[in-house]
Amino acid sequence: MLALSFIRDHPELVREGARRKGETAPVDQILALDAERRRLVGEEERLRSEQRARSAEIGRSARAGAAPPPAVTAELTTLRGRVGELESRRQAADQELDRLLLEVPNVPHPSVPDGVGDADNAVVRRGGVPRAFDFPPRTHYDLGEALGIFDFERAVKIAGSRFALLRGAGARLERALAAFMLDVATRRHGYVEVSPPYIVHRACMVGTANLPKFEADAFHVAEGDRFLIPTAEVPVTNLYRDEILDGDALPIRHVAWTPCWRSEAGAPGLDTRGYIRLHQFSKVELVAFTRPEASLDQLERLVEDAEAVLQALGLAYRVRLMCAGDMGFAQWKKYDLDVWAPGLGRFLEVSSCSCFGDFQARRANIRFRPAPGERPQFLHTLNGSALALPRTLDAVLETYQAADGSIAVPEVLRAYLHGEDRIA
RNA sequence: GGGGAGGUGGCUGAGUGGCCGAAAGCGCCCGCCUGCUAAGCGGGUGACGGGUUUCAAGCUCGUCCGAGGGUUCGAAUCCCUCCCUUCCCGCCA
Repeated sequence: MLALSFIRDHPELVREGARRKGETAPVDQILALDAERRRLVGEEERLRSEQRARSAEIGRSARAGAAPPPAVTAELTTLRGRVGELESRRQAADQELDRLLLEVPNVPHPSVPDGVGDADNAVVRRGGVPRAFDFPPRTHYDLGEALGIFDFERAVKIAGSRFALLRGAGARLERALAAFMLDVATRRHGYVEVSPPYIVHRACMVGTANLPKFEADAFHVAEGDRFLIPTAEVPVTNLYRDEILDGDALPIRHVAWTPCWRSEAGAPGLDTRGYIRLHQFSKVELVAFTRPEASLDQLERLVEDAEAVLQALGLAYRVRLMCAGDMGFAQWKKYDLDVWAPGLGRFLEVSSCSCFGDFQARRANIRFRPAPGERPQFLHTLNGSALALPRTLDAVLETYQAADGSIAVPEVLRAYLHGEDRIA
């Protein structure tokens, strides 16, 4: 969320930021409620101060052996009632203010271009060269079903639509991809691997801003009011919730390979064919915690770290800077990485790398102490996929297919497959 | 699942109704001392919010001792509910 003081001091920036994202922010309501709250706080505290002082007076005379005069205690009882009444009004205002603050979207960074949708996103660079085929390339689902490495029908029998099942070499290939991605992140780029819980408290979902606005996108576990994670971003960002970290410890960079669950409530009819958009998929996720002044540089680095995987796999891709209108609620600045899928003949989004500024840190209360003795302040959070497994697998299948429908295993994955170099 | 113990500041930990935002120690900061480092000596050091202030500092008021409620003129302290940690027993991959 944004700081109340920021909204108070720059209401126009907040309105403008929301407008650029195509959203609305209840700025006027917040300002009015804030004024009301401060009035109540002042009055409450004045009475409370009086109450404390006079009670202390009784305490002092009690130590001297005097009984409290009934008239005074009666008066203080009345005072307690008035304080209580003001307190509950103030609490109601606090609660409503918190609720409204959670609904204010992050303001896009000035370097984020204007725009309303996909067409306005700017391609900042391309990597790799799309492979030239001397035969019509097939889709991953055609290839995969023929090879017996996808079993969509049985997955639907087990769990319903938008679930998939990998078999044999398909399951092994995905595991090899994940292991390779984890090694790139940990050994080459220095991320610390974590294996977090896949079910989290509501507070974690609020911390990363998946709630309260987007509850319909999540799978809710009734037991204990918890949620299946939609991305490792949620448990990993919340690792340091309610903590004050040592400034010397920053940046902290983690990587996690986890399953992700999404209801895909807003996408009926989209990508229903193939191994593209599922209720459950796995993803290798990078998460970083930085000092405020370092976060935008860290974002560039995060993107490069994700690109490194695509480069090593020999896949063609592009990097796009998302326009304001295509950004999420919580993001300050965001890049997408899209891999070229020659069978489908289109790009597939395999990574989304975002910097949140202190938006998540404020919600999750993650702070750091810049130097010993200094006041704690909110740090900046970032995350990005490196990469989503299903679509990366799709791109590998489609890119490395042979005319006979077999798949060449990319060089870098062979060590993870005990030398297997072809899926046939 | 059954029974016991416990949750206090960055950390350890004292505190059973007012003199407690909280002893002591550690850590950290400033100064002194020392050829440097360490040791030693002295002082300081929680978070959040309101007011004051051009900003900051400062001053001032309030809240916070796991969370929420209650009793009381007054609660870290007494009562209730919940959450969590830990130990023993049971069950279990």
